[in-house]
Amino acid sequence: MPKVTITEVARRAGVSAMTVSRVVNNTGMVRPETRERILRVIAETSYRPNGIARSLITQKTMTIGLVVPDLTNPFFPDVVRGAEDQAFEGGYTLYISDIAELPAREERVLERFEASRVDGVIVCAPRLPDERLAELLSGHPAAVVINREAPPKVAGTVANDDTYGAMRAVHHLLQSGREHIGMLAGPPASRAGRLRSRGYENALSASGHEMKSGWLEPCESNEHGGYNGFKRLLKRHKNLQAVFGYNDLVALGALQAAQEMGLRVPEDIAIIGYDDIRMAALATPALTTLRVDRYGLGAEAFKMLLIRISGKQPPAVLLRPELVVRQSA
Amino acid sequence: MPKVTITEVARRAGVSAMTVSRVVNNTGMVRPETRERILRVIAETSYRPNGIARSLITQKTMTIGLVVPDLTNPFFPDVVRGAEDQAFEGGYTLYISDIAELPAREERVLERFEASRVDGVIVCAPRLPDERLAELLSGHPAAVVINREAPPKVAGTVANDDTYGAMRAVHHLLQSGREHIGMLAGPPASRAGRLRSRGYENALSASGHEMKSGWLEPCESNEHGGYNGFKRLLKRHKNLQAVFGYNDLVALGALQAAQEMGLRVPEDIAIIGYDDIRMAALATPALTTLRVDRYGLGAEAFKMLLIRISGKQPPAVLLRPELVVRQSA
DNA sequence: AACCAAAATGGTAGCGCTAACATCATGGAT
DNA sequence: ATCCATGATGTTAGCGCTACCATTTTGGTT
Repeated sequence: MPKVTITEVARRAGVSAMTVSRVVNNTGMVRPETRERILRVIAETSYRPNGIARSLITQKTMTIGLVVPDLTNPFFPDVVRGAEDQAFEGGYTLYISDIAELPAREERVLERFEASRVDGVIVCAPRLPDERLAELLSGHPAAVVINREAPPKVAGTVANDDTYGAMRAVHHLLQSGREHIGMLAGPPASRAGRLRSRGYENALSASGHEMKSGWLEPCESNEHGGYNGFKRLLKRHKNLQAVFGYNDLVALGALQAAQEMGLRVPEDIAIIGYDDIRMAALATPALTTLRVDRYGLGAEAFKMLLIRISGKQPPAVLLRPELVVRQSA
Repeated sequence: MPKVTITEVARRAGVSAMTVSRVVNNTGMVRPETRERILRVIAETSYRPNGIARSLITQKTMTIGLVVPDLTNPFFPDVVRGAEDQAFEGGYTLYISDIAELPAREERVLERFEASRVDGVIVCAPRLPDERLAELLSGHPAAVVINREAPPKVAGTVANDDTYGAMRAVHHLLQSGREHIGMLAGPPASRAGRLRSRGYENALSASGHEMKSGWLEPCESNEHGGYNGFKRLLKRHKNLQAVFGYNDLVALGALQAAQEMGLRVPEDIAIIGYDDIRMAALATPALTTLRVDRYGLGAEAFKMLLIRISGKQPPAVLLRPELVVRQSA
């Protein structure tokens, strides 16, 4: 059976479409008896207002597009959950798109969102180059990016405070008496890598340790990279007491290398990772690391989006990660 | 700046809106020069057809609603990916909703999808009671449920073949020479539990082992349940040689109990789980288990939905899980 | 040059709803 | 009885687009 329209409901209730509209949207005034009669007809016909038609005139769709690089990466479902909870509460529906790490798909998805006239978009860790990203975002009424910068006119930013996290890690190391601290800095091209390296340097210089070169070792962002990087670092500095890894995988690689070389962790070498992936807790010794507030990232991004939709431009939000102290440091 | 409309494009190109429409949708015939001129104007104005207005008249939104119980459960992102890949290819956009395991939210989401006039919905492992679910699904033009039955008029079904999987597990155990095989059957209310128990019974009776009572032990669906269930089972049957767990967590619990009691796995007791969660591969010994084709579940559900949208009612699809032989059996 | 099928374009209406205004009832104050 | 603020309802128009049909142009044929 075809869907019942507002006109049909109006006809059956013996009123005009406007009166039905007023009842459905709870706006304007309607005599209680009339309202009741209309509600009865609505129930009988199981009428559902056509959101499409409504959107056409109100110029609002109450939908938000959310782009995530990869839902099978356990980082992102938490972000989604944060956004989804906010959306649900605010009466918004989310178009979630998993682009499977493909920039081309990110592009297409953003275009489709535009055709769908979403009220705004949130892009999580965009994979597109700055320029193209800005271009695509500017087609939307409002936008927020997570863990990436964007021109303030085009999009707001919510990000993890990488610099703070790194400082926190290094402080912890210093407090436990280590002086000679190296960093496995990840790939030079990585934004997070740069920010975390900066935090590492800040923490050291703030506590009076002058930065000497050769303690910041670039590496691939996986276990292999950590494994090799650690060996290079140790070869260069026999007095190495602690290592801060670009991420948990790198730290785990370093851990493995240390153990193979007969070093005790944390007695001989302290190790700290970043991200708190599940494997971090499972390692032996369990990895001390920094936990990013993923849920908060999603929730804050959504809140900021609503503010931007209303025309304001709030400053960037930086969420501080939490140091999770386990056994490795 | 406000969005450019088709009328504005038409005006600038010196043609009627219809001609622009024909170019945009690639329908009907337009002289090459005219087409080019229009395309130029479209590019200049970065015109994006308003999908809302289009949907209102075509009565199609090219959107599909997808409901998942919990994206932070690693099972579901793979399902989503399967559906998303199909959707993307077919030009559809997905409304994905993570209901955080809340039936009330499932209800609300399904209603909102109806208001959005999605062309169809896929509900993954619905949390709603049969009757209410059927009611809500029947409001949609088409529907498919994953891992759950529904009236064929209301929704199609794509499911993992639990019975087959259980039979496969038990066969494997029998082939390796175990005769006295118990099952930790999970909660009695669980649909998967019942189907897997049936497969267990089928496999045993098919190979001439008569089913005696007391070998099918209900338990909670977590490690704790498996741990306690195993102890009860072993107390009752000293000759226990193998255990098939309702899911991996249960099997892992059993594994722990066995090891604590000094039993060697798999030498003294063979253990098989179900689901192949990440932890299964990480356990010592690594857990033999059944891997559900999660991606296939999502992909097949989407394909079936398209068929149902076209008015047909294809039979249910059962996807066979794969036995992943590791060390525990 | 007249003709005509096909190609190319335009006009009109309406999808289902609501913004904005117009109209009509109601009942207390005068 | 008259007035009018307020409450309650209806009318009109139009959001941006496309289905459907009407009209005009084009490039051969005769």
